[in-house]
Amino acid sequence: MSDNNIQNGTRLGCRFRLASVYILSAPYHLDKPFDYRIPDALKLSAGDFAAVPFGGGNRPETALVFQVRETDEADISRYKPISAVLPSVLSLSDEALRTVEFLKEHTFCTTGDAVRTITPSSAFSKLEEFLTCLLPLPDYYPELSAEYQVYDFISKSPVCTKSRLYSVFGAKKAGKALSTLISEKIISSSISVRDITNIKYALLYSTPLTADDIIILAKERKLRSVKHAEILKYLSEKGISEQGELCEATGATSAQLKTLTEKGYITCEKRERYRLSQIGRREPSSLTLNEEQKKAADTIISLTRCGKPKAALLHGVTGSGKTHVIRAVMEEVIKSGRSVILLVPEISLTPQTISFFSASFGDRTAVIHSGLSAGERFDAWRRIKNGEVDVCIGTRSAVFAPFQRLGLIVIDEEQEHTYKSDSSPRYHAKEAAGFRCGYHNAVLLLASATPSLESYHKAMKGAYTLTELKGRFGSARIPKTEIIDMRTEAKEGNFSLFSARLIDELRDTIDRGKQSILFLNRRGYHSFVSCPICGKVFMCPHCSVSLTHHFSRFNENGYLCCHYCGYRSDVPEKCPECGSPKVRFMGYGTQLAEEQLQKLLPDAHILRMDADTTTGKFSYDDILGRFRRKEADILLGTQMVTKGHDFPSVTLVGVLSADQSLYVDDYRANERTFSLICQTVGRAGRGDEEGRALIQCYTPQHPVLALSGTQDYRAFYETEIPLRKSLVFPPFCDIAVLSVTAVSEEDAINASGKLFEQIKTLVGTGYKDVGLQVFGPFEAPVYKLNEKFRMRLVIKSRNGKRFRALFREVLSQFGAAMPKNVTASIDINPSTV
DNA sequence: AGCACGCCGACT
DNA sequence: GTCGGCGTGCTC
Repeated sequence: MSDNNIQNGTRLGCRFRLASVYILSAPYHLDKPFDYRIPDALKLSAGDFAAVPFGGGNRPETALVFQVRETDEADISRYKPISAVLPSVLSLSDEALRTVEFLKEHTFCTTGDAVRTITPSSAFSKLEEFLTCLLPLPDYYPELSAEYQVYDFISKSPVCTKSRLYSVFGAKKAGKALSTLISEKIISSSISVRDITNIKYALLYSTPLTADDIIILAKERKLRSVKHAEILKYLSEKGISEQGELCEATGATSAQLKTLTEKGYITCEKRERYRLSQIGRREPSSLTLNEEQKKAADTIISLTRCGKPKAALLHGVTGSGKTHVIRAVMEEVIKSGRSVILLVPEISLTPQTISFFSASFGDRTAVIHSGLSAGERFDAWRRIKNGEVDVCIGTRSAVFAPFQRLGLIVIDEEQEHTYKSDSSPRYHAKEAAGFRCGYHNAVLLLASATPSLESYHKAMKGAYTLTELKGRFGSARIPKTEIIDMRTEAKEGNFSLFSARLIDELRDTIDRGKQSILFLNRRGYHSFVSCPICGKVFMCPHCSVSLTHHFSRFNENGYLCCHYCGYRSDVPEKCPECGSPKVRFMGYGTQLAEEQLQKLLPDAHILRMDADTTTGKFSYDDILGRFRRKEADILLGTQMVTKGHDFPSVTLVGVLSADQSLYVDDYRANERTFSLICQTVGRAGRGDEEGRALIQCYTPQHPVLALSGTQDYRAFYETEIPLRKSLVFPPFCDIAVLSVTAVSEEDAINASGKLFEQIKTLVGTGYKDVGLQVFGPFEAPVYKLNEKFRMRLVIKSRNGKRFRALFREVLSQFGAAMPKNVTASIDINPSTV
């Protein structure tokens, strides 16, 4: 009877434990806490994952437990019980739980999204529901009824999962019969967790026998086969041997090993094994820092010792040896017993950086990148969590490496946009790193030759400690730079992508047995429009970014559009500046360049490197390797050719069309161009011979081109920052892009209009204190994608607590009010527009 | 998002 | 009469 009392909730004063959980698969508006009763037998605490029955159908769901508490509420039946606890390897630490909160707060993502980002999420495979018969089937179910068939099937299967049953009988038929049988307590269902960890074990064999023992055994004819004797002999000499090695060395089969184990002649030990990707061998580190480097390293090291969260910006010109400073700081932090995360923009683009660091820190290094299999990723994560690693090198998501004692997070080439995620959760690794450093009282070290304006601005204001390396390492010097006006070439009848001057220099470089790198920034599908004669580029009158050409159903020339304020105009018939009757759509790629170049220099060996030629797993290394071995004279490619390579025999670099990245639909165009050209120019003259750089463009008067040629970052910063300030762009505001996606064009337009009204209403009522500017709604740069229409609003504001509260409100109102096929998402300071 | 409950047309 | 269509509404 007491059972019934509990079920009816009438027994008073009964204390029981409750768990507040988030369902990992819940959509945004369902992403709130749900309370479950914890069965007495279960051990459960905050940070664990659990299987719970959810919804009317009680379908099993994985949930994150974020709070456990006791209660003596009367009505216990209000709560469903937790079904099972997932393996504790996955459990989140206190810090990880806070990181989940941080991501939710800053990126408007769900708990599930955040959890999947900071854990090796492949380990969360599906839960299974097992069915068992409790009672015999009552005879009021006729023989051919669905209930009879379902019962029959379950009773005859040794184990029966719900999905198996559904696949045999169909979900509808089986579902209905099953729920009847379950409600009558004839069948019971239990949720169970499959072994999701997939931990691999190494089998280590050894033998207590000595060589003499084996001879005696053989004489006593206790050993049936020669093989057995061989295995024992091998083991007694070797001591311990892993199964794979043992089999290979002796030709043993697992059956033979089993027999020997059963007889007690050998013993087998099971040890956790990690799936490792290649790790460099530790090399004796013999490096001496020069004066400037030592000073920089000392400054940063002193920050790591102060016991408070700190941030530093290491600004060093290309070739100044930033990596050596970074390594010196890392070594100090590791010596003090704390761990280091080193973020790089893209593993494949920085093979030299990776091998430099993994060689320095040996097998206590983990490398995390997108090429890892799910198992390798999981193992790397566990090695870090188990404290078997001091250094984790990786791309964006490695910022969440589960170190217990973190001392330093380094972000190399911190201005790179790959640190910003462009799918949910849309976090920036820099912000996540800042959060973690705050938790651990660790140091955030940003390194770059061309820091982002935001970071340098913070350094100028004193929020970051600024350390600078002004000289090139060793004997190398900054290359001599020349800007070439392609309009002059056009006037002289040269319409190719290559100026006569560049071709001459290339030929000369080949003749001297040296190499060249050519960089062409072909970016995306957006193209801008310019006048071929005077070089005028059509800009947005309000935002000072170039207008993007869009195709249109209604106008064969299409139209021009600004991605920040929505300004639109027709494509002009003739140039408003010089009256030239032609305008041209800019944008050509590396393929065309390669063809033209081969015609101009028929004898040159050209290697092309871009997204198309580096599809294979090793093709990137392959191309670089061939270039390094001097199998080619010229390396021609996109941004890939500009990243951190060190080719001593490269003496010439050419930027084919510097304008192409200068006039893009992005307020960061100047910054990106400056950075790209600096990096490209920095590839030349890394050996003994002085380097040369040629920058081709149509608008040589643009100040950014001259500044990047001399690598004068400070001067660039001083000219760019007033521009940002006057037009109100970051770092003087934050830009939020709200996107609405719908299958029907009408829905998208209506919904974006409603969204605009919603924001206006909220700002007029409860959020009067949030200052913001809303642009739109207008069509997204790619209006139709995957059969869905996309509208957007652009908001300029300050990304503060109240701002985020406002948009959380907007999103949940929207989610409740809108039809299901319309979705809204928000991206703060997106990396691309 | 799923999934159940619920109220109207074309089939055994 | 019933199977099943997908419209609303809830999920501890």
